[in-house]
Amino acid sequence: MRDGSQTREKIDRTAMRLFVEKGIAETSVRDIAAGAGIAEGTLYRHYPSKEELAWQLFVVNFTAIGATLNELQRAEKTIHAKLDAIIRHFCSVFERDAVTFNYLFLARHRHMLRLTPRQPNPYLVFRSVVREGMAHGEIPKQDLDVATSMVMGLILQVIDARILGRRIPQDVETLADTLIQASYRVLNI
Amino acid sequence: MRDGSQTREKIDRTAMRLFVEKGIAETSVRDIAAGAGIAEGTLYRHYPSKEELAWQLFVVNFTAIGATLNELQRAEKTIHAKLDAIIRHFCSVFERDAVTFNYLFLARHRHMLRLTPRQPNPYLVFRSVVREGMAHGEIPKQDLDVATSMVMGLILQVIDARILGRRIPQDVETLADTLIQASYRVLNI
DNA sequence: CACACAATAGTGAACGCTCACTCACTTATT
DNA sequence: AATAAGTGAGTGAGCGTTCACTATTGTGTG
Repeated sequence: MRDGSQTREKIDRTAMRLFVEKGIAETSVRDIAAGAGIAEGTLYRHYPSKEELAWQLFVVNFTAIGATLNELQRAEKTIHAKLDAIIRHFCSVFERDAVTFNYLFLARHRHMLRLTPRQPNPYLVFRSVVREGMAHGEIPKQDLDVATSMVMGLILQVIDARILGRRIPQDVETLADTLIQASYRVLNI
Repeated sequence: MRDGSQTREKIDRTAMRLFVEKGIAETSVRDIAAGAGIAEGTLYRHYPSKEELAWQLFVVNFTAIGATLNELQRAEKTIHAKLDAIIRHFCSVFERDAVTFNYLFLARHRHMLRLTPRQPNPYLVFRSVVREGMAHGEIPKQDLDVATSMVMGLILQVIDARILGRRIPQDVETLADTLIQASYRVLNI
């Protein structure tokens, strides 16, 4: 039998790029097929629907980042080191694969609620790091979800500003350091 | 001649609500007309197209908030007082009219680039407050857009968490205080 | 005060078009 | 020969928009 894995990858890459460029609803199956150099029907050999394609692109990449963040976090001992590691990884993912990052950012409201608590989830990794820090007395007691949201927010909004084309001139390394220091200050550590 | 202002308001409120609930592309003109209790054609007496309706809903509300923030900011002298005033207003707008806030949050990527620098803009108000603070030595020198993004991010993400249904238990007053203090710390003041 | 009028608001069936998706068929691989 | 991948014209549903028509209301005229 034939091997369709290359075709599938072409579909994934093209769809994600177009979804980011034009939006999910504004991208037609024809657009994706044309961009990937395949027939429309071929897409349906790999995904049962456009909606399922969008969902799979989200959940696979989102949980992959969540899983990596969790491993990185577990490998460190102090809250400082954990935060440092996961924020640095966040920045490097954005730099290495901006399209994927953009897509997760764009599709998050649409798909977030469909995630089960069991699936690895970047937000929950940050949350558990902050909770652990508070339990060990490394972070002053405060509302857990507010604190986590503030940290995630300051990171995401800077990345979003880059996406929107505002002048964020620094290279990723410097940016990561800035974001890490800012996170420490927000959490009061 | 007849007065269509009530109809227009019904269109605006219904469209904004449905856009937030289902997304812009996923909301049809039929949906809006049915929700507002009018005929489809009536919408076109008030807006030339669905796209223009979405744009007007964005630009009118976005610039209104921007203008108010700017007045509030100008009425204060210190950077602390300015930040306090605009963050507090941000929180109260969300509380008073969550649908509008949600819509602006949702539609921002789609419409942001169409705004001219002349139109009042919440982001630019925050930016000019931070810039002024750095010019007067109240805020340590740092990258302007990174600093502004971090402050906006920590605020928006907390509001976003509430939208997404995470447990953000506190009332708006307490929340505003927390966000203001966190902003001071991020900016190193 | 009655009446004609102009101007705008409101209507909803109809239109052309694009969409996601299907299916009978062909091609490639084991 | 069996199996899965790839094809693309075809389909019907749903979309945004139009337009000929009706309803309402303020204004000028006698």
